[in-house]
Amino acid sequence: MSSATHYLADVLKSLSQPTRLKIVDFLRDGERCVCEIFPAIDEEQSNTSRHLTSMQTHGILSRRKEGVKIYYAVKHPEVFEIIDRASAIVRHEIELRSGLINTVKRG
Amino acid sequence: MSSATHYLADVLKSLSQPTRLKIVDFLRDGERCVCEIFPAIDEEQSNTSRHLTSMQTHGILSRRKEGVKIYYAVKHPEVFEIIDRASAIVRHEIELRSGLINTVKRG
DNA sequence: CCATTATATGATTATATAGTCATATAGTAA
DNA sequence: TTACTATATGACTATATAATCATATAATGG
Repeated sequence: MSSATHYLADVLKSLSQPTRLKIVDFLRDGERCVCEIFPAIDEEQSNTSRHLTSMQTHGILSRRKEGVKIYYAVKHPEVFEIIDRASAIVRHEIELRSGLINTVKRG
Repeated sequence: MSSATHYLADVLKSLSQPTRLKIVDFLRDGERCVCEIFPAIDEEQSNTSRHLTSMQTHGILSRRKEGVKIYYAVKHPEVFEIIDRASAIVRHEIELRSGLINTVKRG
């Protein structure tokens, strides 16, 4: 299998986990340090750090050191486009399924 | 954690695996039956069937029965937009990293 | 130097996932 | 009915992942 497909899968995998989605969503307004991120998303510091490190490794987040603090930011605007389009799919599916339920209810 | 975030993660997870990416890519031209899909992507019939079932369950693929054959198709155009944007991220990252290598090489 | 704060990581555990093989099911045709 | 083709699934294995706890590392202030 092509390694390009694997890289692509890795990028998408970075965005396909609830804790990581919460992080990315919290970073919509710009860069934040770890000490702001983990309380905001209500996850442990260590768990948050692991996800941040992993996303930075996969090229999703940038990382900037300032004194003792580490600031992370979403590196590519496409990240938000991807999440917005996936959200659209979720919305469409919810509509389709509720429509189906109503159809069944109406007999 | 909100269940919406979980649904979103599930949709993205459906697109974050090499075998599933190969399937979706093969379906760019429209619907195909399982018997066309698994030889095209060079995977076992049973493994292919599992991924197809899973993607259909998550609302990524539609499914149509015609006699003994089952035809699958990508259900939402956003799927391709997501993959194309993730591909753009991969391209940008490759450029950034090769640029970094060249900078280091040049000293 | 010492204490404090911010971040990362080793070790571990529980769970999820991908893939395989064998087999079941269902439609079709002879 | 029998044989054949297409698809799905049970049982299993190997691997990956997420989360937690404890601890290490690094920067800063006193």
